[in-house]
Amino acid sequence: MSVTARALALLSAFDERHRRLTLTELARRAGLPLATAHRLTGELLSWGALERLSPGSPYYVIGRRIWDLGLLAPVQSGLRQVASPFLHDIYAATLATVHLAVRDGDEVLYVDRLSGHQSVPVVSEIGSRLPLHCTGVGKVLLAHAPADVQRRVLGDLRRITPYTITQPGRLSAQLERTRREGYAQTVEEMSLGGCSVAVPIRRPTTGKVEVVAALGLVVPTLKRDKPRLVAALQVAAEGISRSLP
Amino acid sequence: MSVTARALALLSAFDERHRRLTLTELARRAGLPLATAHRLTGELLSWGALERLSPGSPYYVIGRRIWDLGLLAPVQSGLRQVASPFLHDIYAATLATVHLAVRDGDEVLYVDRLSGHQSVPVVSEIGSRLPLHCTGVGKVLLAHAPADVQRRVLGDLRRITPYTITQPGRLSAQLERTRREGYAQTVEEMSLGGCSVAVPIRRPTTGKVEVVAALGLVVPTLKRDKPRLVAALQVAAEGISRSLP
DNA sequence: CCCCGATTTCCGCTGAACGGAAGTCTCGCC
DNA sequence: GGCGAGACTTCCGTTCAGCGGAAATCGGGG
Repeated sequence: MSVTARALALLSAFDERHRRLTLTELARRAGLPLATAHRLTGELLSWGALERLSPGSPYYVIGRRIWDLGLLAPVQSGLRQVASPFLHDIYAATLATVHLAVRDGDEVLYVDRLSGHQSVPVVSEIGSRLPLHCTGVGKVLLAHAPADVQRRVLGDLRRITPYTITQPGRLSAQLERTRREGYAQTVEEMSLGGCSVAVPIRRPTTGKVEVVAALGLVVPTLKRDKPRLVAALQVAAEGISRSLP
Repeated sequence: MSVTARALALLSAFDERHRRLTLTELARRAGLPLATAHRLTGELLSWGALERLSPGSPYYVIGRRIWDLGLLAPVQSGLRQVASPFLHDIYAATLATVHLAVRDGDEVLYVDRLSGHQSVPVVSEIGSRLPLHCTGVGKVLLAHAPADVQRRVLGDLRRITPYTITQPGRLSAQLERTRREGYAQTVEEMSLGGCSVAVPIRRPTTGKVEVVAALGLVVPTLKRDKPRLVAALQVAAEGISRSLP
């Protein structure tokens, strides 16, 4: 194992459930001897990749320097920045939870999320990953994913709620419909009491148009005004597409 | 220079003006021999700290893994997440550009920013740093900063616009007023055509109350409804304070 | 005061990282 | 299509930076 790999192993020890770690935990989770972890931690600390939770605290946390760097990642700097004003406009118009997501392998990666106090509580956080088959944005991304991704995902439809679609044939038909009609929807397939609609964001590259992201929103029920919501999303998606770098 | 430091030097080569770099640029900016840079980028690549802009492209960019990690930083995961719904509520009520910022050394670090299409264009981006003496949130943070920070900043008041305050005495008086009245304002001191108000976000820690962040908004003019804007900010700041972890 | 677990420092051995140099790829230009 | 310049990748012998066991230090609870 190379030095860099060790340093990266230390950083990997942090996750959503472990945002603060002591030296000992850090060493154990990274699989490194204490003395080694201590030395490496020192270097990361002096560079700002790690910080102490507060001065003198025994807890290490991810540092601002890493946060800074992360903001330069293309997933964030291009798409998210362009989309941001559109998301806010949608939010102001609907007060629903608004999601911006991309596909990362066989999962949905949430790139941005807006929600105020009136919104339905949802599980997604910025940076979290969820299955492709049971969320609005997931279905949109899946419908436009390469064949091998679709094959893998259709072959492993985990049930999340009683309404999650677990029959490949049924989901497959929905994906077809999503492509035809230009939007996807879910009804309590990810969490009870939450319904969603979502539309694709396309980027006209040379030669072909590809779907680079999905834009969706979560509401308590779709009964009332699905057409209005879909229309709002499509206007925004269109605007985002035109502003993409 | 240690190995870790070299790897980190490579990552530091990226900044807002250089979001994509070729191997050669990367090596030059990090001050490393080409062969060394090549080996290290290989490791960073395989771990996901770096990615190629698109498969086969000669450009390196910051990877998703770093973005993921950055989201675990306390600046983001604690403060920002709690504040987010409040910011959206303010935005929905005012349609102004809303800022959430902390002090990072002798600068303001913008942690979150909302702006829609109706908002005044502003220079700040999420993750960007600006001087403490000429922005609304900056003045709030400066007013509650340790004496040595105040001394350094008051000793180096760079002029940004014709309205920037560059006399230490005048700024000092404003800081005093900010502490007394509970809010700060600027009038075209950072950019022409932009005025701002801002309030502190306090955290009641054991023993003393400390100012951990500032909440502000930017509007074309303060004439009309400053009291209303300040009130809206104060309600939100109060709410955020109470929800802080 | 003493104990125990966590953290920090020390230091001699060693193998992983270093980087010059040589080989390969990829353009653009003639 | 051949040639040259620049960018990228691979190789490999040397060496020194990192390794980690062990010992010292810290700190809080009994």
